[in-house]
Amino acid sequence: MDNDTRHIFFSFFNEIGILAQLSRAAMEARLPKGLTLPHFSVINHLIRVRDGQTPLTLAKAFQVPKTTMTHTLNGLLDHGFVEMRPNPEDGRSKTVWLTDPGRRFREDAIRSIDPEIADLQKAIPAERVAALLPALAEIRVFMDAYRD
Amino acid sequence: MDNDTRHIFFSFFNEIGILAQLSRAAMEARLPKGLTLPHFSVINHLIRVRDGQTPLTLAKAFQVPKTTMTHTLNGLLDHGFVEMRPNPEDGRSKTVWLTDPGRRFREDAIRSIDPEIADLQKAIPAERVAALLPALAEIRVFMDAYRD
DNA sequence: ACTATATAGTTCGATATCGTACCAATAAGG
DNA sequence: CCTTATTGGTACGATATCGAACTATATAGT
Repeated sequence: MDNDTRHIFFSFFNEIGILAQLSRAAMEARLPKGLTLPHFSVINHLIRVRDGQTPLTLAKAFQVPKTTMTHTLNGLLDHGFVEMRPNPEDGRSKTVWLTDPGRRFREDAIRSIDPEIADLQKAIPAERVAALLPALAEIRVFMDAYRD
Repeated sequence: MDNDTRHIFFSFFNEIGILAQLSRAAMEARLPKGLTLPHFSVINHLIRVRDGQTPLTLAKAFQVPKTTMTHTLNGLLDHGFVEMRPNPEDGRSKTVWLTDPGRRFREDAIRSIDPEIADLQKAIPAERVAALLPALAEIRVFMDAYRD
């Protein structure tokens, strides 16, 4: 393979990795101690998509092993941000539901991160970020499918 | 803040996070057991930029805490992929140098990941990925500077 | 129905990551 | 010089992540 071509892809994934670290650090600096980006992301996902999903569905949505999702959900349970109910359609499974404190946690987190997003938006307009999304999603879909 | 605007940025960072996980998993599946993406990335960086850099310089380049870089470098030392020499310009500091096994490790890793990159390139041409780099770098630079 | 296989979730152990505290060497200010 | 503050690196403890093995339930094939 061409050195330049390889370097483009390596640079891309390097930027991705650094951005992931930076965004995670930025988010967690604004969250109450003991809560991490995955905690927020799961709550946010339950709001945006809908609650009542199974742990495995959530693990797939975030591309993490199911053991990791178990751990994240346990943290949310400890804080009372979600509750588990049996899955009426499958006795092995559970469903995850938001609680009122969980919704408040999301609202507080969003309120405290909003100013930073506003600052970022001044430097990089939302339209420019939106323009990146299709390509990123395309790469993500390809890589996800490629794993098998 | 506008819900749609916020959602654009959240979606962006969500894609970033998932891509980081997928790329890391893909890379580590091809590396010898016990070696991680940061191990490879540091070696690759020492080749691309140049060796003889200090641990702190490397930590800043990858945006990780210096304790994390210490840990990563210890792993590379254990494998004999790098060696440390005192920094002649600063008695507190060290410099990191590649060894021949370290260079071989990089070559082997690249050889084994190249086919996957080639497949990815069929789906997403290198030019399209290259087109994303400036915006990603811009966002990364902004977020890096913003931390203070 | 019965056995074999697959799937959802947890437990457990290994390790990567990171913050705090610490040590040693440098730099800065008198 | 001498004190104080800063900086490069490490040690240590806490926790996030993840693979392997396990349990319980569901599905498939006969």
